[in-house]
This record gives sequence, C-alpha cells and structure tokens, in this order.
Amino acid sequence: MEGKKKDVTIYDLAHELNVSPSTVSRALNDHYSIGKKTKKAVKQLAEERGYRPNTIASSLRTNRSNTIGIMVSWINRPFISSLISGIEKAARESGHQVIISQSYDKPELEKDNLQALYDSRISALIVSLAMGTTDYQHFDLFTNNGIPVVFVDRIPSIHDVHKVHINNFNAAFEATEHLIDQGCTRIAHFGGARHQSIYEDRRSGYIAALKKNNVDVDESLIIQATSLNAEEGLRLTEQVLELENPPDGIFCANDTAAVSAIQYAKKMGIRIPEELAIIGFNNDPICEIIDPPLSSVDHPAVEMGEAAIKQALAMLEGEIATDSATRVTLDTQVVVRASSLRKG
Amino acid sequence: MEGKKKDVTIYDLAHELNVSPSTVSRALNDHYSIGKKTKKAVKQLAEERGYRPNTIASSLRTNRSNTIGIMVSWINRPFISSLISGIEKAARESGHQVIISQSYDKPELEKDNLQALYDSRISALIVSLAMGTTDYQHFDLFTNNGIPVVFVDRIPSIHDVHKVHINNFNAAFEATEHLIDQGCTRIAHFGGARHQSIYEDRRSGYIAALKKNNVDVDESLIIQATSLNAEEGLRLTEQVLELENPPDGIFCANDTAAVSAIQYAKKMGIRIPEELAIIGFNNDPICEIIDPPLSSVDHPAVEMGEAAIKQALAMLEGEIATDSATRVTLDTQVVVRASSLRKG
DNA sequence: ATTATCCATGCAATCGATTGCGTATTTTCC
DNA sequence: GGAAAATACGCAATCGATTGCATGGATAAT
Repeated sequence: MEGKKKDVTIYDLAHELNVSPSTVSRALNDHYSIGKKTKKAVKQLAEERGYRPNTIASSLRTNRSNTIGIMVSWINRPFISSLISGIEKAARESGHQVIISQSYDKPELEKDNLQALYDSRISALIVSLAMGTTDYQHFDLFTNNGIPVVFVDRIPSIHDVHKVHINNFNAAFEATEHLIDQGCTRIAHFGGARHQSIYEDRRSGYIAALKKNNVDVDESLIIQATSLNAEEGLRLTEQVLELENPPDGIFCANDTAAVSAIQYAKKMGIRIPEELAIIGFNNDPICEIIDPPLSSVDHPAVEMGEAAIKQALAMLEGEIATDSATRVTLDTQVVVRASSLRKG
Repeated sequence: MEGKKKDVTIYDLAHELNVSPSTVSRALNDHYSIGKKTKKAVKQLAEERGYRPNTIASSLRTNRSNTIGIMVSWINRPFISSLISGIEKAARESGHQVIISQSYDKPELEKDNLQALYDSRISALIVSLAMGTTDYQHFDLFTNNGIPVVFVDRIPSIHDVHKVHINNFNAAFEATEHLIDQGCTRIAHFGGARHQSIYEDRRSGYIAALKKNNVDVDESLIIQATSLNAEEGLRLTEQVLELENPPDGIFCANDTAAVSAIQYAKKMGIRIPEELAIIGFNNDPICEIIDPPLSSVDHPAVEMGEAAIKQALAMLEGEIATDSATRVTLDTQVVVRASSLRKG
C-alpha cells in the first residue's frame, strides 16, 4: 500500500524552477516564445517528477476534450469491432482517447447517443450509420460547431461531408461478374435497405455487371432486406429457391446472410457451388469456417478505421477544412473460395 | 447552417432566475438545502434553455471523470466485443462514458495503456487481463487512489480484488463429463497459459472429471498453449492425433482452436464425432456455422459485462468498499451439438 | 421569551491548464 | 548608435461547476 500521492501540476514545477506556470505550460507545449534552455529544464523536471498533464483541466480551458467519439450500430460484429480496433490504435498513438457509442441500428438511439457524445465535448466524431437512418440533421450539431465528422462505410448519400468507404459499386460488379464467369446465368441478389448508399451501390454494381454480360435482370431475384441477418438470410433463400425458375447463383450483400443461404441450400440437398454458387460480402472470419468456404469481398476494416481517424485528425490540425468535403476510397478484393468455384 | 450557439451554463440560468450559481448547481443536484419551489423553477428553466452540464468542468472540480475505462486484450473477438457491448449499454444508462483500451495480449502494452487510462482520470476500471500478465502491481496505481477496479473473465489469481467470472472448474468438469458420457475414453485437453486462472481452472475441472469417472489422466494429452489461436489449434490437433494412442475426444478451452481441430480432423478423414468428439468453450457464433456444429460451453458475455459495471458503480456509490473483495460467479451451460453427440 | 434547529441561499475559493496583453532584455540591421 | 524586430517571461483572467463557510429568517423546543 503506497498511499495516495497527489498529482504533480505545472504549479509544482513552476515553483521548483522559479518560473511562472505560464512558462511551464508554454515550455511543455513548445511555444515559440520560450527559450531553449528553459524548455529543456522544464521538460526534464517534468520527467523527473512524473508530471502528467491534467487533460480535464486542459479540456475545460480549450473546450477540446482530445477524445474521439465513435458511433456504430453494434460493437460485436466482426467488421465493426475491427474498424474500432483500427481507430483505437491510431487514436492512442496520437494521444487521443476513444469513446464508443452504439445505435443498435435504431435512428432514435443514434440521435440520443449522439447528443450524449456532443455533451461530453468530443473533439471529433466518426460514424457508421444505423441501418434505418435516412436524415442527417442530427449531425449538424457537430458540423455547425466546428467538430469534425467523418463517416465510414455506412455513409450518407449527401455530398458535403467527409467519407471513408470502399467502392461498393465496383466491388459488387466484380463479385457478380465472378459468378457470371463461373457460368451462372440466373443470379439473385440479397441487399440491405436501399436508402443506405452502400446497399444501393452494391445493387447498382450487380445490375451493371448483369447488363454488361447480357444477363437478364429479373426483379424477382432482387430482394432488399431490412436487416440482412441470419434469419432473413434463411427466409430470402427459401423465397428465391421456391421460384418456378430458381437462381443458380446468389450475390449477397453481407456474409451473415450468405452463410444462411449456404446452410439452407445444404439442408435442401442443393449442391454448392454446382447447382448454386454463392458469394458474400465483408470477408468475415466465418467465410473460412463454413463448409464449403464462402467466397466474399474483402473489406479492409482496420484500414478504414485508420483512414477515418487520419481524416479526423487532419481536420483537427486544420489541414482540412471541417466544412469541406473529402472522400477516401479503399480497395476491395474478391476472395474466391469453394462456394462459388465451379471451374479450375 | 444554424450557426454556433454557445452552451447554456449555470450562470445563465442563475442570472435569469436571480439566484446564485451555487443555488442552481445544488438545485440540479437535488441538494437537501434547496427549497422545492426553487428546485422546480431551476429544473424547468434548465429544460427550457436546453441546459447541458459541462461534464469537463464538473470533472475538474470533483476529480472524477464519470468515465469507465475498459482494458481488454482485443476488441475484435466475439466474446470481448459482447462483453464491451454489455458494459457500454449499462454505462450509458447510468450516465457514464466508456473508454476502451487494448493490450493486444501484451503485458507491456497493458501497463502503458493503463497509465494512459489513469492519466485521463477514469472513475473506474474494468479489466480482462492480457494472456501474458502474471504480476498485478500496475493496478495498485488505481486501487491505492481509490479508483474501483473490477476484473472480469481473465482475472488475477490473487484474492483481495473484485472479480466477475464464471465457474471455470465446474464448466470444464461438465464439458469433460459430457464427453465421457458420450463414450470417450481418451480425452485430450487444449488449454491456455496456466498462470491465467481461467485456464488453470479449466484444466483442473477436466482432470477432476476424468478422475471421478476413473478415466486415466495422460499428460501427453494435456497441452497448455500460449495463445490458443487457429494456427495453434491445428498444430496441437496434429500433435495429439499423431500419438501412438490418439485421443477419441478433445476438450478445448476456446472455440477458435476447437474449430481448427474439427477442420484438421476432417482433412485427415477422421469422422466427427464418431472417431473424435470435440467440445469447445465460449459458444462463439462460429459454433453454429461449422460443420459439424461445435458443442461448447456458453459464456454469458453480455451479462458478465453488466455484472462488472454493476460492481464498479456500486463501488463508486460507496455501497461496496473499494479495498474489499467481492466475487460474482455467473452460470455457464454446456451446449451440446453434433460435434460431440454420439448417442441419442 | 429565548435558545436551538432547520431551511434557503449567497460568497468566494477552488480544480489545473491556457492565453491575451504587457514588459524587459537581447539581437539585428542600417 | 538607435530603431525595429525578435526573444523571453510574468500577470491575471478564464473555462464551468462544486462546496465549505457564513448569513438571515422561520420553526420548534424548553
């Protein structure tokens, strides 16, 4: 039991060095008007005494908390937790804290928790939208007050914001074309809510690939789900397989539902990929676990997180204007596994 | 563009009501010495003006940040992200923020990041230890300064701390006995680092079950791995299957390695569960995805998180002494699936 | 009626760091 | 040598909420 020792403050250092607290503060912050020797002396003593800046006091004065807020749908999803992991790492390395909030995919909660984040004076905000979010006014609170907002993955469909995403159109295009290359002629698509641009773009990419390759676009094979979870995956698979003219391929906008598709097809005795080729999206760990292994589109989660916080920090540094618009687009890659490999 | 409006402070409210800021502060905090009418008037005006307490100012004064720190190995693991999800929810409901830090299972990083958490004046700390952590002195920084520390899941082997965990001994005992019930006579065990009590307890439970049922304990079938990841799982499975007298069952201390065991056995043409019955631990989502579905021990992640933060909050409220010791033990359940079901 | 108790509120210091403004000293450059 | 510019530092206010101490009035107890 060492007993509590109270924290060292700049006043302690100032007193010991016979300078003013202002000088200590400026020295520690490398202010131009402080001499070299003074800076060195201050920093050395700070080190010796184990001085730790009181970030709370600093935050109060500057009205900046050095904390990055993150708003996501659910923490416990492979893609999201990897995204956060990337953000957390970069944040810590730049001396920032990270606080996390979940919307559980409910716009209402997103709004409320956003208010709470605002109240805690976060320095910047990184958001992946709730599935149901269609209007973005609750973000004005931040942008109007000069707080950087960076959207990642599930980004709004408006233009004047900062975004980090992948090229969903291309990714979907390539995934669909891959199925066509493998000989599929009737390809179903399970997507998410169309007002979410990622799902709209995946749908568009899918349709473009069909058209380019002269494959008929059959609306009965295109289903936009509301949550695209495991249960929905089963239901949708059943739905398309019961059609008079069932598909021989499925491009699914996430892996969770694609896995359900595999499971349902297997249960019905349908051979994968011979009778039904399947490709998902995200390249979640389950892709390698399921039998047959699931082809997917690799989604660079950690890198997206890093890119997002990099944008946010650049805005904090003033290198990018908060009210401008930037866009970072990361590469994806179709990962072919047995669930879609009919040739070679 | 609404333009920035500055925040409402207690001074604004005080001025408008012709009372002092002290009164406003006390009224909002339901201080006993403020009259009913005054309280009502203050609260109503606060509501009307959209007053939001400046938690930073409050933190500076009280030296409590209303922030709960979490230290875990990796965010992006199913069990951990669910744990965090549980903590985050309960924290938010009680008006606390959550900040997260990762140790990546490295004691060195755990120590450094813990210091950073301390510097940011967290009100309480919830920890699941890094795999390699064997000494716990870096937590004294918190306990000596009256900051509640609650350990969860990967808890230290010392007594005078607050813990939330499951009964690993019993869980392992039941899982092992389940394999015995299914006719296994040579059961291997893949565990983690023995200095982590959860792994030591699972080992003990396993051995106790063997002994109780008069099954020989063969040390060559018991392997304590250092990280128990997918690669190790493959390696360990290979190792035991190449023994002169290979096992007919495996009790694995996590699901990741158990899945590897299934994959390796399948590759070698070994039938599961007939020739080799397998049970894992955690009941991760992959258990239902892998073929055959993996039996496991259900680990109530969200509930553990909730229990942990409940303990922490109770300590903050002074209901439990910080320097006492408490222990919450949650129930587990063996979930039987095809990977271990030889009968019935 | 007098003292003790409770109620209701204000004053002003405090938490620790930041920063605009002012002053003093030194350097630079014609 | 003298003015301008750069360097070096201190003073004191400030950020917004909290809280120990003091005060004045009302109520209760003796």
